[in-house]
Amino acid sequence: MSEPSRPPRIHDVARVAGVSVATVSRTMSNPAIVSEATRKAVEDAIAATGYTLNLTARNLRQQQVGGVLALVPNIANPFFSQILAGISTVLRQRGLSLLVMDTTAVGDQPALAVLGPYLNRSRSDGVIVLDGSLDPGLFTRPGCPPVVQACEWIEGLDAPRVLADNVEGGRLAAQHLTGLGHRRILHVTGPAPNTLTASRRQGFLQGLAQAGLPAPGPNDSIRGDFETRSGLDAVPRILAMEPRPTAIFCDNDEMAIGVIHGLSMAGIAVPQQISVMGFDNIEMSGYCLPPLTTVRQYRTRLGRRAAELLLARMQGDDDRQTVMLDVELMERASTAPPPKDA
Amino acid sequence: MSEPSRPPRIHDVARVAGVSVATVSRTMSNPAIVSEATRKAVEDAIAATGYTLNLTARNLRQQQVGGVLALVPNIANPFFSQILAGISTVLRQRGLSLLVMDTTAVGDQPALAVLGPYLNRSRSDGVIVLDGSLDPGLFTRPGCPPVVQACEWIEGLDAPRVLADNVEGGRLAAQHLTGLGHRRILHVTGPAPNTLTASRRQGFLQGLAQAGLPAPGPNDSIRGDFETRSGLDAVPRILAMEPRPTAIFCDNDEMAIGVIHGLSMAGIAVPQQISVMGFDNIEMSGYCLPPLTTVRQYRTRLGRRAAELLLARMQGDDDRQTVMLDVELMERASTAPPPKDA
DNA sequence: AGCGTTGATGAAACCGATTACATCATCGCG
DNA sequence: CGCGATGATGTAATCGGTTTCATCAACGCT
Repeated sequence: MSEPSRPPRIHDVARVAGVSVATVSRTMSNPAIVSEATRKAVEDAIAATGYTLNLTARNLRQQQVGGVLALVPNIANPFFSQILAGISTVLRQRGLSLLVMDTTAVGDQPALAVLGPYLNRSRSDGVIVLDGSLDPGLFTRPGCPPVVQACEWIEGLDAPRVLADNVEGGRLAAQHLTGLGHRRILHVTGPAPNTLTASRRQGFLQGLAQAGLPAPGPNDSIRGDFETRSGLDAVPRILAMEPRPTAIFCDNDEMAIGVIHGLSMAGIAVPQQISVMGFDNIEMSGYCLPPLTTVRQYRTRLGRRAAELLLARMQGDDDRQTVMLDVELMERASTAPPPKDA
Repeated sequence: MSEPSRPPRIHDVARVAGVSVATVSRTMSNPAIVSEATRKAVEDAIAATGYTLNLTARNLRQQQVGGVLALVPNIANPFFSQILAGISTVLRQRGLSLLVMDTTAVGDQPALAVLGPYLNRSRSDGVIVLDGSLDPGLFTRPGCPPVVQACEWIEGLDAPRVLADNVEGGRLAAQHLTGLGHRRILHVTGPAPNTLTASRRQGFLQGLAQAGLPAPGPNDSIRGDFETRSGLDAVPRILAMEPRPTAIFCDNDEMAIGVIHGLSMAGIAVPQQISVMGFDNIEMSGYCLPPLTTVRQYRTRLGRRAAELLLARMQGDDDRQTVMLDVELMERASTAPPPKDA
């Protein structure tokens, strides 16, 4: 019994089963339309030959790819990888594969050159964009597959969006902290040209206004980059402030954890001397010390909704809606009323 | 100027440039072999028509896919997503795309049925397996692309492996804790049929033996599942032990953080009353309180090496080597000598 | 001048499936 | 019995590139 040098093709199955290739193809895609006897014969022949479909050939004929591309700023970041998990779940149910492209390392080359070839119907059947810093022009070129934006979004790109209600989240944070009695609240923000940063800021300012606090000046916020390190680095500047804030709202949990770490090293007790809260509710926020008060958003669900929306678009749905997902305040132990002498 | 309903094909470029399709194809793949004049004409025609290559067609003819599949137990886990980031870097340099398949949700269906169709030359040009719990038979079926194992590995699967030196890591942990004077050390392990768990355990026992400690009995370890929660859940059992251990070695950082959290809630001071250490050196381990002593492994590098090895295999290299990456002890503040009265 | 070599190009086969269309047998019905 | 409808199947076109092979001109060499 000699091992065949190449995998069997549909032609081989047809020969073994004594039918035409068309019949084999039909048996596989729609068993109902072939007779009982041929179906059996074909199935036996498939088993006997060990045949597996060549997807590339099918895709060429059917003008599709069978895969969806996710454009993510950084796969290594759990924030995004959790969204990917949600996307992955939905895609697999439909038999589609997930292609992941990390846009971080694109930086040193023009995005069009690197990303351009991927934004093509012969590369994927649809695209989920998780990176708000990309050029909208990339996605309006002819031949670009249907696009859905998730989490972050690109100004000026007319495509459906799925996002957490970041404005409401910022407002909840302000409401929580002012409700505890804080009046000097510092905002550690994300990077500047970022839609998440902007909406969380907007909601935060709204919340302060609702509590009757004056709009803070430019010195009442410090810019971070969503990394833990930038929270830590903000601490010396926080400690130098006069008067010192009694509460700190960070645009994500990582930075909040960095801030708490820095404050502890400096001997400041959280929340007794300074309250700190975050955003996102990453898993670690429940386990750090003190457990972090934060705004919860559902990232797996966000990924799922994005994938569902994309699937709809791929089937011709032309509705450019924005899906807004609820957020929720998670009250833990890193926030408390301000100290009496503040 | 009417918008063409379908994207231009190579035929259109050929017509505009006044050459044959073969010449256009040659110009794109190997500009050196066409004359200067035709090269110019073709390039102009490509620009004029806005042509982009249909990859599916090329792949069909060239019998390749242009993508590599990564099989990961859980994309959402930062441990794996960081390895993916390393893989992604290498792949992009070669113009290959990364396909990700999450094997967690496969659980409810037979792996062969779900995974089988993906382990096929028409789906990917190569596979990187990060899940040690899969059936080796999946990868020995005819038509399966070249395979490389990374991080975890499958017993009985004859494919190259890239892994951190987990045995040495376990040994370093034992050495560190015994060096501080601990003699009652509890091991919170990973799940049971897992190659990481086994090798860390092996190294840990080696280290204890080297320090002249008797081999611990079955009651000197608690089984976890690598999740933070399982570390937390271990705490009541730890506190019930008599005599109580003075140090705890956890098979990963997440569980160590869970343990520390639980101990703190119970009023036990780390490291003054009990020392705790982890494994992996996730980013958070440097920022939690107290900062975690752990064994560092380089996950991005691991991903890169795995991708490089796979690329070599895809080009016919038949060497089934095992690449072992160094680990390093990161001494931080969660470990200290045992209390005097212990 | 004659001839083999080289370089540039075109015609057509090919990759492996799907599917439009043709064919043929069977069946029901008037 | 004849005829259209129906069902099962085969033939061949098709998807959009790459690549083999053939062709032809230009060139160098004896």
